[in-house]
Amino acid sequence: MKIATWNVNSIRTRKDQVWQWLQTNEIDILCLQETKVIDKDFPRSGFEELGYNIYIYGQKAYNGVAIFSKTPLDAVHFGFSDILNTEPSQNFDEQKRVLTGIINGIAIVNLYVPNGSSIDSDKYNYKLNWLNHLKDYLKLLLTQTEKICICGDFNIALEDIDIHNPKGRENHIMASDAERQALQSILELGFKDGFRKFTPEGGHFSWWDYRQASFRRNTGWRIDTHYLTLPLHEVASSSIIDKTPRTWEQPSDHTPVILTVEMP
DNA sequence: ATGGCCGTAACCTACGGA
Repeated sequence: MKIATWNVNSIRTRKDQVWQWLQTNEIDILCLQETKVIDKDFPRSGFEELGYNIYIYGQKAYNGVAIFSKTPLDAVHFGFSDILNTEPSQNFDEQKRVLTGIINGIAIVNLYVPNGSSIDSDKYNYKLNWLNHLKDYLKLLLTQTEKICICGDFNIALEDIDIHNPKGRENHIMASDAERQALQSILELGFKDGFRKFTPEGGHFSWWDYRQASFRRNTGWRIDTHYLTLPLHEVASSSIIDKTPRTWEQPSDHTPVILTVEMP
């Protein structure tokens, strides 16, 4: 089973590229982030013709997540509060960033983690609080299944080798200590990076800034990936970053990451 | 150098992104 994640930076602008990519890659489950569209305007039709069941959780202009699945999902949970009933300090579901699908006893958690803007901003604190809430959500999910794949745009480069140039990273959004610790604390629930099972060295990135010819110079960051509980990590057989869509005209600033797991 | 580039909303500019 191939599970892909792709921050498309607007599904309406990128729909032809996503369609083209799905034509040439046999993807069972595609998790999209930053769809940037309300549900009634989501461009479903071409993808349904490819045989996908479409699950969407969007809002106007910002954020938005979606899951395409060749096999219908057994259950879908929209946002944190759909299953996490504890009262959060703030309503984290105002921003549409979490969509979970259950298939064959596996929970696929599609995430668009807040960017955080800069480390001295209110958005940075929101990001840290959001990650803390995500940890509670995953703790609950772990009581329901031992097979969880969390994937998406984490907006955090966990290690220095995930950044083209880690100099000054302590004060940089996506690489500060508090963000890394918040994510590390989540991973300590029992998750391992699928991509790192096969590729231990640095220099592999999933996002390149639109400015400064970053893609041509390969000055990127690896912030999109899959984190797997051990029963899934053990059966993962490959993970690759497909840079091809980033070479196309008018691309997303992110490129897709594919994880393959061998199902019994 | 607090920007560059891109998408959205909505209106010729602001915002959010990373």
